[in-house]
Amino acid sequence: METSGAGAEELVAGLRSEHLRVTAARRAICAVLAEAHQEHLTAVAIHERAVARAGISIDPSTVYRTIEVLQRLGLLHHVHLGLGPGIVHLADDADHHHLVCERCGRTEDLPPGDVRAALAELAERYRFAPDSLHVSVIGVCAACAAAR
Amino acid sequence: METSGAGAEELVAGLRSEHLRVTAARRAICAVLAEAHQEHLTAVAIHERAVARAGISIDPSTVYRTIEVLQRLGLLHHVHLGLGPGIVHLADDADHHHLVCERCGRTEDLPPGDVRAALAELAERYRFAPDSLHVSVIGVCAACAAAR
DNA sequence: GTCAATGCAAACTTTTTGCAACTCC
DNA sequence: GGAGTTGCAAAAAGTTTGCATTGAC
Repeated sequence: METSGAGAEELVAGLRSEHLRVTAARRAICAVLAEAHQEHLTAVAIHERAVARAGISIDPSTVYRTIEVLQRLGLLHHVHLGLGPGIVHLADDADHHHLVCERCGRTEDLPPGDVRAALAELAERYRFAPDSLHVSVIGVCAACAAAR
Repeated sequence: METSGAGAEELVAGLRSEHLRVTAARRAICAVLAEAHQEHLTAVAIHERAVARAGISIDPSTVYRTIEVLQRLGLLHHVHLGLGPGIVHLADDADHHHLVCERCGRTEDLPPGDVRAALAELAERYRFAPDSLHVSVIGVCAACAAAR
């Protein structure tokens, strides 16, 4: 049922390739990320699922540290959409965009495609009023890319 | 030197039109917002400037409450770009987009225009690598619009 | 055995809330 | 005068950090 996108194995392999250690906590976190790769998981959600799944206790700080490591390896992204906690998803997710409600925080995925056309049709197609087209593109700036 | 966009008077008028009260704190906050309408101000920055400007003491919670009111009136937007504190800007800012660095949080404005073309050229023009085109469009969803 | 990773606890930042006092209309 | 606002204090939510211990390789 879990299909496209990186599997947990690829995330683990990423860790190994950097001579980082593969612990039970990291394995559980990678599994959760791999299964949920189209979802918008918060660190708290990852924590809950990882604990439930692995049947071991994992500290929240471990989740944050693992997210940080995986982000540094370029395997996932950690961004904030609208208000509320930051969310995480795998780097190799299909490109997609989000509609984020400023009021309730609800998010909806936009299929990839012609961004401009999608924006032009937003109001009608999704009955979503983009009060101002405030679009954030998350990536890595030149300075940070150079500092690697 | 401050030109386009809503002036403080328009924000104040917005409050009045809803029979909300215009207090010294709100006047100061509106003035700060009007002056800085192209900047990405955090609530803390607004607080500091408003206090400095008005020479009165304003509680941070008042700033948050005022931001909330102005957002409810549709006069400004409050979003989170990347990590860190949320930022605020006036609703009638010229449409613009942001490049947000996932690592350092630095943001750069993209001029309005053809979003699609801009995305395609990002890497070269801004030496910015959009690892995944993670675009968030902030607006109001149908459910919230109906619930007004 | 070594060094990375973890757990725990504490701190921190940003934001929200309860409530009595205040003040704008 | 009365409803909307404020300040203050406390709490909540999300995240980060220090440090001794544990565990992967």
